[in-house]
Amino acid sequence: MQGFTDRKLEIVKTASLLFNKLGYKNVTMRVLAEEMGIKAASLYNHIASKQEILSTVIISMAEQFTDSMASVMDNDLTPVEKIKSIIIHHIEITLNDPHGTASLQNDWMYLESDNLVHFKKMRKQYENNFKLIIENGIEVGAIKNVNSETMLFSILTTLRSLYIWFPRQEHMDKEKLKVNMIRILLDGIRT
Amino acid sequence: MQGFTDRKLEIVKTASLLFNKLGYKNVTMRVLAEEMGIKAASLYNHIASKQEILSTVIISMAEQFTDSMASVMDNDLTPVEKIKSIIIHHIEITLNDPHGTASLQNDWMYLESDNLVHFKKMRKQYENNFKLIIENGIEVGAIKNVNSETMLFSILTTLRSLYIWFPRQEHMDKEKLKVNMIRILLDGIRT
DNA sequence: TTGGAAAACTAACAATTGTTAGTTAAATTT
DNA sequence: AAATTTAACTAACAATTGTTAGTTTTCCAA
Repeated sequence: MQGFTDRKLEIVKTASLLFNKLGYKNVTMRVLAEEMGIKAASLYNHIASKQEILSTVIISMAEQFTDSMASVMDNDLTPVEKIKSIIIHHIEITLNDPHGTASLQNDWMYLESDNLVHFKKMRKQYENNFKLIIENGIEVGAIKNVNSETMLFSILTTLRSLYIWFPRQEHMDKEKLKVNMIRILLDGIRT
Repeated sequence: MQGFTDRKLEIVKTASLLFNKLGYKNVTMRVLAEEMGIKAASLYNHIASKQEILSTVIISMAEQFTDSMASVMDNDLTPVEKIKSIIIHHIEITLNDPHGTASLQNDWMYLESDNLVHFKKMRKQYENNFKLIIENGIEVGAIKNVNSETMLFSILTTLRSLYIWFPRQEHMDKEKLKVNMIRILLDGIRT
C-alpha cells in the first residue's frame, strides 16, 4: 500500500519533468514508461489514466498557491508587506518543485471537465485576492495610482515564469533571488 | 496564385486563433478544417503539413521581434531610451497579432528540427541583445546594480504575457498601455 | 517454503491522428 | 462556350494514441 503510493509519486514526478522538457503532447505513455524503465501498460498498475497524472501534478501545485495566498490574507500586514510575502511564497513553491510549476503554467489547458473548472476557479481567486491587496495599497497611498490589473499581471507573470530562468542562473541562491525580486518588482530597474 | 496565398494566410490565422483557444494538441486538422468550413483533406490544397502551419505562425512572429530588436540596436539612444523602445515595439507587435504571439509563447516547442533550431537561435539573440543594453545601463549608472538576468527576465516575461491579459482589459488603449508598462517596468509599483 | 499480493510483462483493441489518392465541382482564362 | 486551373470533396491509409485483458515474474509475510 505504501509501495503503491511511492511508485505513483515517482511516476507523477517523472511525468512533470517530461512535460517540462518535451511538452505535454509529446509525452506519450510509452515515452513516460521508458523513462521509468518499464512498459506502458505497467503504468496502469499505479495510475488510472494520463489525465490523472496531469491533474495530480497541476491541482496539487495550484492548491499550494491557493493555500499560500490564504495565509497571506489572514495575516495583519500592510499592503506592501503582503506583496513581499506573496513574492516570497511564490519563490518558495516554485523552487521547491520547478517541474510541477512548469506543468502548471504550460499544461493546465489539457485538464478535462471538473479538473479544469476547479483549476480555473482557484486561479481566478488567487488573482482576485492579489488585486484586492494592490488596490488597498493604492488607497492608502503605498502603491502608485496606476491601473491595478496592469501592475497585478506585471508582477504575477514575472513570478510565474521564474521556473524557466532561475535554474540556469549560476550565481544566485534562493535568498538572493527573493531580495532581488522584491526590489525589482516594487521599485523597478531604474536608479 | 494570389487566391492560393490568401487562403493559406486565412488558414494560418485561423490556426493561430485555435492554438490559442484550445492548445496546439487539440487543434487537429479536422477541427481546423471545420472552423474553416471545409473538410480536412481540402486544407492540403493550400498547405503542405500541420508543421508548416505552426512554423509559418511562429517563425514569422519571431522574425518580427528579431527585426524590432535590430532597429533598436541600430539607433543611437541611451540605455533607458532603448529599453523604452523595446517595450513599445513589443506592445505594437503583440497587439497587432495577439493570437500569433500566443502561439509563439505556447507552441514553439512543437516545432521540428530546423525550425526549432532557427527559433531558438533568434530567441537567444534577442535575449542577449536585451541583456547587453541592460548591462550598459548599469555601467553608465542609469540602471540599478542588480543581477542583470533577473531584470532582463522580469521585463521580458511581463511583455511576453501581455497577450493573455490585455484583451480582457476594458478601460485601456494601446497608448495608455505603453505609458503604464514603461512606468511600471522602469520604476516599479511602489510610491 | 509456500501463498498471495504487487508489479511487471505481452498482445491487442478501438479511436484518432496527419496525410494521400483519386474525383468532382467551381471559378477563371482563353 | 470551351478549356484549364483552383479548390472542394469522399474514401482510405498507416502510424500512433491511451487503454484493457490476461499472464508471468518478483517480493514479502506467514
